[in-house]
Amino acid sequence: MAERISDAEHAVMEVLWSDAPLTANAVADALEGRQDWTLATVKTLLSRLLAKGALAAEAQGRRFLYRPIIARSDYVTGESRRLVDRLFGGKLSPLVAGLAAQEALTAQDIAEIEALLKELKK
Amino acid sequence: MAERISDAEHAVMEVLWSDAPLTANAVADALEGRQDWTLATVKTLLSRLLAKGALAAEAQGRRFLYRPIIARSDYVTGESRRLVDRLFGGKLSPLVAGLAAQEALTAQDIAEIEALLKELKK
DNA sequence: TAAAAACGACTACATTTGTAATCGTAATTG
DNA sequence: CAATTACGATTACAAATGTAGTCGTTTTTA
Repeated sequence: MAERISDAEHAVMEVLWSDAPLTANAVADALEGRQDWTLATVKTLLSRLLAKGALAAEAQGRRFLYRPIIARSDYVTGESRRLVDRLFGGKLSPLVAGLAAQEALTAQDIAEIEALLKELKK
Repeated sequence: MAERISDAEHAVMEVLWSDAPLTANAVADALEGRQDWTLATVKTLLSRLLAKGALAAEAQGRRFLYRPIIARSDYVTGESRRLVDRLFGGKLSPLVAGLAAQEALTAQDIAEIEALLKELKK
């Protein structure tokens, strides 16, 4: 398993992570605005996610209710690891340094991360 | 511009970021072991990167010397931003938290990041 | 100098991805 | 009940990607 989830598929997963189970129509509605996809497109993505084992579908009459099988935290952790491994030799500090250099860190971010690290140390 | 660089292409970029300019052959040699690609494959990737404007090639007699046009730091920053935006709503702390929860942070990582943050606070 | 090796350019081809349309059928509605 | 609508399944198709092979030349090398 561990089939890769594409960007478009990921948008669908986000909808279902925030609310599930949902019908294909409900997913399409939830995407309205963000992604300008036809219902057909959303259905294709749902099928592919189903085939990849990222979703489960339970029949409700003639239609399906889709729900995530993989947890968002697992996905997110996997993607994070992937990036950190690929670009920073597995070390997180250069990532923080890089984003910091780019001024992507607000004072609050810094405070939050510091608090987090303090927690971790004990 | 800002054409996306694929995974395979990225491996080629890494070689050139660590040593450039190089001929196609030298790049293939440098990849030996890590990626099991034929010379032909490496050449295809070099051409695509050239077409994407990620590399420049300067003729040296009948062959070319390839060198990166985009800086690794820019690439890395872009990819980091992309991930953080896509998965964490642009906030870095949840990424740190996620990797921490996964025990991907050593005591040294923590110390390093703390030092970094202290620096940032100026 | 003739054969072989080395190059870049071009071509190839299967898979994945983005983005849908169509088909067969079941449910709704007029 | 007949026409329309709503569904999932199947099919479509271009672009990107992974992975190479071939062609036309130019260098080497024997």
